Amino acid sequence: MGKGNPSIPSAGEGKRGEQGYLGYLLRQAAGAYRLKVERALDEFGVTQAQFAALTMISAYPGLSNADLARLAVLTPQTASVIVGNLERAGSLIRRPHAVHGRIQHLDLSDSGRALLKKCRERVYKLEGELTAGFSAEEERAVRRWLVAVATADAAQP
Amino acid sequence: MGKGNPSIPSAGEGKRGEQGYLGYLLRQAAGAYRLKVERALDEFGVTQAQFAALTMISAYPGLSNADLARLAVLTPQTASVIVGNLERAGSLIRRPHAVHGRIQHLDLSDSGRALLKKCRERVYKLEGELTAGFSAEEERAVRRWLVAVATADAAQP
DNA sequence: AACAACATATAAGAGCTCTGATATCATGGG
DNA sequence: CCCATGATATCAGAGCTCTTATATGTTGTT
Repeated sequence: MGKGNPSIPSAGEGKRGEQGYLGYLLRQAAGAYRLKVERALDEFGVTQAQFAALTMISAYPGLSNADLARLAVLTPQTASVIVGNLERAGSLIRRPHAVHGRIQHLDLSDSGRALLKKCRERVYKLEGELTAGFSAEEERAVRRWLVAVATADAAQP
Repeated sequence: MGKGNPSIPSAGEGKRGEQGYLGYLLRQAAGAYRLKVERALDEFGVTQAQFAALTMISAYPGLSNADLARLAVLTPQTASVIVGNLERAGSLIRRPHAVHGRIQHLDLSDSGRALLKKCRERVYKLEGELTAGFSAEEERAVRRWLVAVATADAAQP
């Protein structure tokens, strides 16, 4: 069963193309774009998840780990791992809550802000390529669909 | 910065909604759907990646680990991990290639076929919910977009 | 026959993500 | 006042995914 076997389609062909399962296409697209982002950010050693976290902390300075998890649709444990790696890299700072003894505020460090700025330039280029060849109306449909999938209640019967 | 802070939007609101970055929305949607699938398959202990692998092996019996990686847009190493876990669970069988001394054919075991059948019923339900509230034309646009993102050359300048 | 080029498999190491469990802290009802 | 409830943080374990590196097998060229 080598690469020349005509019964195995390539990505975008046959069942793996526009006639395939939406869930499968979604999985493939997200994986491909994630890889593309991480290749673009490889020079800085920043992952897609880290870029998302940096963006969130930049937009909402002083949030907690639990806040970040809610924003990024992650579990607090996952967020904690990402925050730990970013802290180890010196990109963010943990500050204890003034009153609450458990909460820790998160803020970008100066180097974290500079890093985010550099990453943004590259990711924005990719973001722009994401809509090439699609009308405004089609893009609207895509956006509405993605939001609908992301907000569908997972605990539904 | 508790949950009541009005400056932090929920998923689907503000910048996290239809006006947000497409890459971010894609990441969110794929994560949410992956979780939904794995919750539906939790009873069987099957992950989304394993379901995809089982489906591929069922559709193209006798493929190799490298074939599977190409089909699923994964590295051979990643595919090898998934295959290893499925083999350990007894869902698939490795057969040595008749001629080529290195290649191993993959096939579902009887229990693997039965498992896939049960998983399919549940996942197909979710797949059906994925298009609720969207016209055929909109769905076409979404499919075309997902395929375009998945097949965009990652090595592009 | 020997070597180069390519394909396949696999191991190691890192990061992401989940579930489950544990500990700490805050708040409200008895 | 004390405790139940809920929020926060964190540890441990598992699976997925990548990169890098290594070993083995096949094929075509010289």
